[in-house]
Amino acid sequence: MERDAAEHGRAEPGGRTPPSPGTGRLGEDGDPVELVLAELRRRGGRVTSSRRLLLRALFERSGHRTAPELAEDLAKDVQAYGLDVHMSTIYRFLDELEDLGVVSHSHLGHSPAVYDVSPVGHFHLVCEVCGEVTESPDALLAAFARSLKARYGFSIDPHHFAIAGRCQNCAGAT
Amino acid sequence: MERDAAEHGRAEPGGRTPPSPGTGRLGEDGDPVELVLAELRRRGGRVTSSRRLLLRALFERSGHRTAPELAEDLAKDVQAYGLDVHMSTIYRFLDELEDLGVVSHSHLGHSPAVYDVSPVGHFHLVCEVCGEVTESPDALLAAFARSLKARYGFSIDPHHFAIAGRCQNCAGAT
DNA sequence: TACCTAGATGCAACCTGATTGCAACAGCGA
DNA sequence: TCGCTGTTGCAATCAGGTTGCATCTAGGTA
Repeated sequence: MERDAAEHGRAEPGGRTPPSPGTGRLGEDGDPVELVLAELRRRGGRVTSSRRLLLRALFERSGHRTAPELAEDLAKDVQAYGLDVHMSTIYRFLDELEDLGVVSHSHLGHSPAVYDVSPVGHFHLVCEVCGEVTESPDALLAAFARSLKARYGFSIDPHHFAIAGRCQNCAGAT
Repeated sequence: MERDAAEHGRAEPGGRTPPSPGTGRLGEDGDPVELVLAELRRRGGRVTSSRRLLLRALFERSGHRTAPELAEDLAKDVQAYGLDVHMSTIYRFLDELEDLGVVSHSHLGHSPAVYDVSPVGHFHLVCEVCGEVTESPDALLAAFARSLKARYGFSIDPHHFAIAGRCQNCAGAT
């Protein structure tokens, strides 16, 4: 692979301090982005501006996004700072963040996996028709989970896979 | 696309009556394969030996199989009769069978969609660790379904997507 | 039985999501 | 400032699945 190193320069050549996202000026004590970065660093990882931007995008915009959507989303932010974050980088970083427990992915139907800041305490209902995603508290699931546990010893993990069906609108329309 | 028509000859050149599967000799009154074929014919479809073999494989071997697995499975049967069924043919036929309501596919976790003769009255529990699939009667789900319906107007379809979690062994091993 | 036509098929190309190997680059501790 | 090593971009690759098209054939009709 003879890639020309010449056009390799994507990340900040000299001074790596983009307008705002890199400086941590959001860095109030509890800024989750900085906390995660600190944890990463503690584990011997590096803090790069791509990573900071990725994290910020994850924390600041809520919602479930597929990796490609995330990539597109980020591309906007990121290009505003003259960066470009490659798909493989995103997958690799998301992977790492999952290890850290910061984000998790779930499968909402036929579409590719979606990533979100770790959703605890709720699971997803996804409409097979319109794709609408509803979040529902785990409590609603408790009895069902218990009966599966009792009968089969099966412990359900409602977060990783969504419950499919039809939302009110689409069920009505049928 | 200039494909040479010369090497096109895959299907039974002259006599297309393979040793046994094509003849419908299993054709007791209620043979589901023949019933489905009849329904296909009634709808203006054609009955080919590939289709007969595909159907027979679906009905005779139970279990959930992905399309590639199904293809591989069939390849054995089918090649025994000097046929060769192409992947795209399988997908197209399975699609048609789903329209007919004869088979349905479901998503058991990360693996590709699996196809099976329409499973009514039960849904699937799939272990994220070992991949084991457990079938559970719909009745177990009724209360949970009702509460989702009441709260969100959401009608769950437990057949299309499996419930993920950990089976007894794997949950214990953790 | 021959003919005709619409439906089925094989094939190759293509798409999308995801992963991997590798060399260049850059964060960060010394 | 330097060097080690983790991170990145890129291209190649893979797998599941779909599509367009020319060709073939089931099965109805004359």
